[in-house]
Amino acid sequence: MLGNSKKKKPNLRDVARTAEVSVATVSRVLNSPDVVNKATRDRVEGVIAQLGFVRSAAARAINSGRTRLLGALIPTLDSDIFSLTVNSIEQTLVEHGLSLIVATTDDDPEKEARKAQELLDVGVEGIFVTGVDHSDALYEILQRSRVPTVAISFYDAGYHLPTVGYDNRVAAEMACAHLMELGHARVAVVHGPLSGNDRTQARIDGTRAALAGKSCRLYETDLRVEGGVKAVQQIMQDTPRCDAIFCLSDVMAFGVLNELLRMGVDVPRDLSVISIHDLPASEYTFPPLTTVHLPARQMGRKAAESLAAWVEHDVRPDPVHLASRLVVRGSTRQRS
Amino acid sequence: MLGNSKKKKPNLRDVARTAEVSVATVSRVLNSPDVVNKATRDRVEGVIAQLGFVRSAAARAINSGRTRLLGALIPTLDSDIFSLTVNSIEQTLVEHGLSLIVATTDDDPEKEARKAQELLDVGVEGIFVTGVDHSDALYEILQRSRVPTVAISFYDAGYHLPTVGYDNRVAAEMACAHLMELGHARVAVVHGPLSGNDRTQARIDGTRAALAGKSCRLYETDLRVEGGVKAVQQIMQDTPRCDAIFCLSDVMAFGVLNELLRMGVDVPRDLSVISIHDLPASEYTFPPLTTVHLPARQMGRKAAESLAAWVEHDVRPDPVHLASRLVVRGSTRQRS
DNA sequence: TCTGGCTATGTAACTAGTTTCATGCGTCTC
DNA sequence: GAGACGCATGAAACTAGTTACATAGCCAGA
Repeated sequence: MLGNSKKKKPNLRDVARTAEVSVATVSRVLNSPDVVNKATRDRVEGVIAQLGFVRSAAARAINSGRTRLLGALIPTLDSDIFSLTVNSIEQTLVEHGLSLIVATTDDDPEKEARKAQELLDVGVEGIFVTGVDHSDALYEILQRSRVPTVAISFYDAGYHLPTVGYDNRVAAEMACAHLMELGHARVAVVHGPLSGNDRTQARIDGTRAALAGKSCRLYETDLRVEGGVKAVQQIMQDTPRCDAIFCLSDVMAFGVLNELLRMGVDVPRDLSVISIHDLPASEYTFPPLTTVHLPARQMGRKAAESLAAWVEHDVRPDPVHLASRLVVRGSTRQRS
Repeated sequence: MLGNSKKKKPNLRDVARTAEVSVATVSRVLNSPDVVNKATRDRVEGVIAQLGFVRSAAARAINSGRTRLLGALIPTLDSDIFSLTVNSIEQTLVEHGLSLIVATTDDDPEKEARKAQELLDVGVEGIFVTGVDHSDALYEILQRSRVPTVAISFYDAGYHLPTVGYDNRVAAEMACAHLMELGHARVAVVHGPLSGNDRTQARIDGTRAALAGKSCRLYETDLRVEGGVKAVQQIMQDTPRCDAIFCLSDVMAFGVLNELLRMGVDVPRDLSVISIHDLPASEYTFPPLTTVHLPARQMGRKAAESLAAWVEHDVRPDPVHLASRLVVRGSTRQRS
């Protein structure tokens, strides 16, 4: 039944012929019905319904020069880290009559460039990229196509593309400052893969600067809950006397918290745990997670508005800085 | 710099004129370079690079009759529930040279129908819908446009669209059977909103059938971690003597587990907790969550392959049933 | 009655590519 | 030396819409 008819789709000329009007009149019925005589309009609409005519998006696009499509190059949707932002981008774009194509890159610069080209091939009018560290191939593709592009998840006013995001370095510094206030001196830092991830790198830089002089050891793991679990196992083996674990993303902190619980380590009595992101679930961990809030949803909205304005009105947006803030909950405590 | 040039984009005719060849030759350079004389080809490619020519996706689409776009109508990307599947759909579609437009519906049938129309307006060749319960408006739009559509997250061989998913009812029954084996008799069932959510309804039906005769009380809450927290508070007030909590989705189970921990209720000694979904994090909760595994990633892959085949080769796919299976971990225990 | 203006509609050009068919020209074969 | 073939290329038709411009018909006002 559905979608199985063999004969080819009717076009606007077929409708015109059947309704015994010109193609212009059919087009008018579709686009400005009020200028068409009621009787004619009704007849044309009848034929449209009868033939099951659907106008070709491509043909409309070729005339308007608009596809109303934007593309997003996102590392992955496999965790809440980006899906919240994508969700918010999509919801905002709808308000502007724009649609969103998602393309995942797995933080692989080559894959990213390839997907960027694919996005352009299907005709996107604008692109969101994640972060500010990309392959030359990507920059070249963007340059050549002249497609409006904004970079998200990273604020850098000096970047050659408009950025909409937070200062990842400052976020890390805020977390570290909190740990130092509480008297922590031996911090294990759990972070995701560095390759192709400028957000992580910026956070590590901030951590290094803020923790200068203190004992601080880095543990690279997967940017997943499981990664946090594995990191804790490693930490307890290497640095049993550490007094705080700083996760560069909540996702890993979830694993850290649960693994510590399993091991019988009391958080925050024996060990403070702090993180960056503040995902919706972070308020409800045990104990509730102290973390630096990154406004992911708001970022999605702002980024979508910026790119929509650029695409629609040809105004290159200014970079947008979204403030992060420390949210103190139950997973950190004064060192005794 | 990027994306700011005022003068209009060069088209294929501009390239032809500058390179002193016909439009046909330029088109050949683009599509079948091997039939063009090397010298001519080089010259044309030089002009293309020099003018920064990018071919119009719309114009190509109008000729090929293909947009290579698919659309997905998804309740939300705000949690891992659907983002894993979407991620997997996108990754699979790339292998077929197709791109994915995401459209979120918030489980609102009207919004869903509206977004479906928008997807068709931008020219998608196929659509994924979530579940099998939709508005008449949606069915009418799909019928009229004759666009291939598959329904995911729900297996129903008798549905008028091909479904790719699991049997939600059976999944609930499996969880309940496990609880009964363990000797549980007073079960609190925590579920998300019913309106517009056939997956939840099917799970409740399965639960009712499997738990017939036992004491079983339903708690409707938000389909989020926070929802689980609130549900526990309600349960402890209403039914302090219940011996098991069955969450119809892991997301709520995360909140349930943490809130019980906070209250000092020992899981699984005092209370068993079981759920449905088996998200990546479920293996690492405290205690590890016993849950019915739903193969979300595999579903994404299968669904993408089915729809890709339909769109590319005009073969209507058969429904695909993905088996769910109980994964017993630490959150359930024999009633003593 | 003539002119002006309005409404409704049609003709044809236009968007930016792809593709079919035709042709010019050089080379190979008999 | 003539027909055959193949390569490289061009002219023009074609995809499916939108839209500028033209015009026919009608009514009102001078």
